[in-house]
Amino acid sequence: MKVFNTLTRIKEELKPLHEGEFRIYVCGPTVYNFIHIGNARPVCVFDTLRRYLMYLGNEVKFVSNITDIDDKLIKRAGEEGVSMQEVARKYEAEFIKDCDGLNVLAPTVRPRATEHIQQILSIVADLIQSGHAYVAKNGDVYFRVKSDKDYGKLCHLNLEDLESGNRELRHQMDDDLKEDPADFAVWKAAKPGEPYWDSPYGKGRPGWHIECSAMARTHLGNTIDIHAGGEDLIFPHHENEIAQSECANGCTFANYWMHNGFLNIDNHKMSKSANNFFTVRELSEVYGYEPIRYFMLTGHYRSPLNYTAELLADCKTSLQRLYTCRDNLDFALENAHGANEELKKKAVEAKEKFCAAMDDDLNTPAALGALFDFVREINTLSADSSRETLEQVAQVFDELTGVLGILYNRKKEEIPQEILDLVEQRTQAKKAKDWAKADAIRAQLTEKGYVVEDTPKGPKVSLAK
RNA sequence: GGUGCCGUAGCCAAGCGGUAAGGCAACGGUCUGCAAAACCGUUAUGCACCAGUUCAAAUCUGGUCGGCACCUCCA
Repeated sequence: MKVFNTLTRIKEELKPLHEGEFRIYVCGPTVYNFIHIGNARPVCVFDTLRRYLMYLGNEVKFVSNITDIDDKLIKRAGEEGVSMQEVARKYEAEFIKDCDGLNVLAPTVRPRATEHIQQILSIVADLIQSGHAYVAKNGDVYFRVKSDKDYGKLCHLNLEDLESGNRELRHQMDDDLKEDPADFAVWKAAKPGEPYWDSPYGKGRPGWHIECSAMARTHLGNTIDIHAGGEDLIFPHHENEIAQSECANGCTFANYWMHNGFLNIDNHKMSKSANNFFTVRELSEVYGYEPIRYFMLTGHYRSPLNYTAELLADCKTSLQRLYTCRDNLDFALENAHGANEELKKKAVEAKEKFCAAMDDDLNTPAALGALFDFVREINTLSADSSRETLEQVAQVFDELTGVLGILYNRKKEEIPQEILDLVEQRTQAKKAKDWAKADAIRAQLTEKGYVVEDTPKGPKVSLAK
């Protein structure tokens, strides 16, 4: 599998540090509110990456953090009149609920920043000792950016460019806490009323970037395979993580950096600060969760994706085609007595095309194309295929949709006898050419939430979608 | 100002040197008592525009126009 590495800006063959095992760290949300669908993009995309790597036979250690200490959390706690921790726990639970709805596999570890203070302080101490960080007069601790000759290697900007583009910030630097305007806090001295932890530098709390460095190191070791997140994290978040981690650990922090493009609304970045966002929760209540996940897969993960309600509705229809195909497969299986084995070949082709797409930097739109080609073959050939063929085809179909994490809402409930009786009555009415009665029974079934469809092999009953 | 990305049918979106996948929508047809689902067919001689390279370009080069992002909290 090849993957575009932000660090080198080329697609590279993805090779783990340890054969057959991937260690992945994906930056999780700051839990101060419900997540919006922009936040859901990396969650869905990198869950799909995880699923594919597992499908390929790898073990995947997947760590995704919860940022539960941050300025926005403190602000929100003030607004809601509760503690920061209460806010954080509340929205963490809501976030997990959304993840479950989106069929996102639970991370191997879901660490919280506030539960890694000691590890954070340990890195801070290392950095100070090696001269990469210094304590300011107010108790802040800053990373000395000029001490890291590699600084800027991820965002591909040099310090001068970063600073020259940043005139406003320079003017704001009216205090003399920092040696250099580009230096960033790894530890912040507590202001009155803020949550704090004791440290050798006084009461304070961790800077944002250091949390991820500490949690990645704690749960995945000094060098990880893949570090991922939204492209807006490239600078400063990930650049700073690299600086801290590599200066503290003396080795490469992450071999591959993957970043997803933005989810836009009216072609502009969706963000809480711009107040132009939809929460996953509110959309799930209208369309369900699954079309949201599917929507994330309709575009390449590195391209911008523009959200509209129409698109989400279209996604729901597309999913319907997939569900219908899968149901038809089951129906064909129940009535299998054909001998055609051509579909076996089609299943192999579908799998190959699907994997070729996924191997090429997680090209999910192309993978979906392969899936839908397969759907057409199934719909055309399943009726007279052999049982063995259909079983293999169903397995491949489930594997591929499973990799994408879709089609997880199949209802396999038994059809109640009462319904089956009605269907039988309709069949009799049809035999007697009593169309009025047959249609009345069909209407009755619809009312009860079931759909009858007539096929050459008899009536097919299913739950209405 | 610096650094990147993008512009493919009504909508979404692959393709990234060899003659335009797929989904949604629309229209016609087959099947059906009628439906539904499905299947078949139609819908871009053309991929923002202009030059150039090449036997061959949506794909490479240069330019023009338009859009977006990062350099500040952000997935």
